[in-house]
Amino acid sequence: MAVPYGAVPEAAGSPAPDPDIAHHMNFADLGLSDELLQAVEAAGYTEPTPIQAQAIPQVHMMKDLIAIAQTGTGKTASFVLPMIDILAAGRRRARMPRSLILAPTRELAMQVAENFEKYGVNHDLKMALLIGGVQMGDQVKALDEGVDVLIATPGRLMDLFERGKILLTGCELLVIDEADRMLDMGFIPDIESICEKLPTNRQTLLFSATMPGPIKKLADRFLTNPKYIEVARPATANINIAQFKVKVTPRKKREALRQLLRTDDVHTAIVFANRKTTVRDLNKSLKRHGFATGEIHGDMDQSSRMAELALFKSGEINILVASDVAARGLDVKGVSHVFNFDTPWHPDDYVHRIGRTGRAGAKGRAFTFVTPEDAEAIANVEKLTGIEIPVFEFADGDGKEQESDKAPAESKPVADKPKRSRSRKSESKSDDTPRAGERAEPKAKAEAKPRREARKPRRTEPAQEAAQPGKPGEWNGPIPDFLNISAG
DNA sequence: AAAAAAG
Repeated sequence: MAVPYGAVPEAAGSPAPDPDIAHHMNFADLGLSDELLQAVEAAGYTEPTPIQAQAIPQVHMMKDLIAIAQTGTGKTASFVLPMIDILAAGRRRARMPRSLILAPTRELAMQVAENFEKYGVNHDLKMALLIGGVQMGDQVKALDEGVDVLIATPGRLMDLFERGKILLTGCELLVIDEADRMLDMGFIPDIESICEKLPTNRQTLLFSATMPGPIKKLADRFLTNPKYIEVARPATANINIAQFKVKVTPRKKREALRQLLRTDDVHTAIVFANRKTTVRDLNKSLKRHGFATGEIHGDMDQSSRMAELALFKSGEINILVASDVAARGLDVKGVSHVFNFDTPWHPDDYVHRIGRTGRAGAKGRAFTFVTPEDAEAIANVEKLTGIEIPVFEFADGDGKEQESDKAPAESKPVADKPKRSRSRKSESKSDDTPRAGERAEPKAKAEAKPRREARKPRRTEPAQEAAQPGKPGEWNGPIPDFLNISAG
């Protein structure tokens, strides 16, 4: 039986909501208005996820709520939907927003805003998206005209407040999204100060993937008699994600990545690196090698971040090289692969990163490059997830990458390749410089879009069978033959 | 060890 999206195979120790209840429920059973139901249907949804089934009625009843849920569980709709109905029953006033949603990153705030637009099409509601990195003018204008909902990152909200552009005294509904991430990012003092500016007579919803002490304290202080619901477990419990470790030396990482990108039927991939500089360099490198890539990290200006994300979502590029700004919550449909170019330092980040794939019931693969220095970090990941990740070894040594790099044949005549005459110096950092034939290709568009051709890499079938990891994830696809089974 | 968020 298929596990319902967002449900938990074994919800150890939690008050285990009967999955059948959520499973057979319909959005119409949740007390949403007809206009809202139409919008939900138009968006293509029929059945609420477990978090939606549990949270929506509570929010409707104006209860405070603590929800333990990962992104990708339908969490956003679980507060956006009932909020729309609540807000529909009132009138907006200039500079006095009626509700506020706080999110830790600009991208997450934008995603919430997109949800509001999608589900609010049949309502006359105004929103303002208050995030940094963009001009204040439009935001101030929207505030002056009056908004029903404010969607904000803490920094810009505080900034505008201090400039006297916002009154929060009319804000009777507050949502704190990704509270644990807010904690990680040092936003708790800001959150506290914002909470104090809101009327005490209000409804507060707090969403968090985990409940560390400071978040508990925050909830005790600012929520009143909250309902507590808990649904999803970490993304590792997602049986749709097949996980692999790839043992590789630092200087072979890029080559290993390129080979995987070419041969593992990669449709859409996010490649995570630990440092912004690595993200930049890796993106440039992949572009030079003809891949359709983009990058996203916090040193980019906001318009570039948005542009890259738009390219990725539209499919113009199918590989996004990212820092951990994209690790959490980012919801892009159809990401087939996550590559951890660097093993993340914190095991939590691993869980969030790989959770970008295997979404909405789709199958996904997560490859994590592990160098000898990463031994401790990956051990922590396995300790946290309780899963021993199958390990493979990148068959390096010869560096003859072109052998597994044939498509498209005409654009890369092997015979035309000059002897590699570059100095060892240019080679020394990593085996990254493209062959002369590759470099000559302008943009190498043909190769850059392997998925357009639904490229099926040739695979040597029977020999692969032994390499099938039986777990986790019940994934039975063959693994690329340049990876060797490693003893560990 | 990094990254994120106000500028």
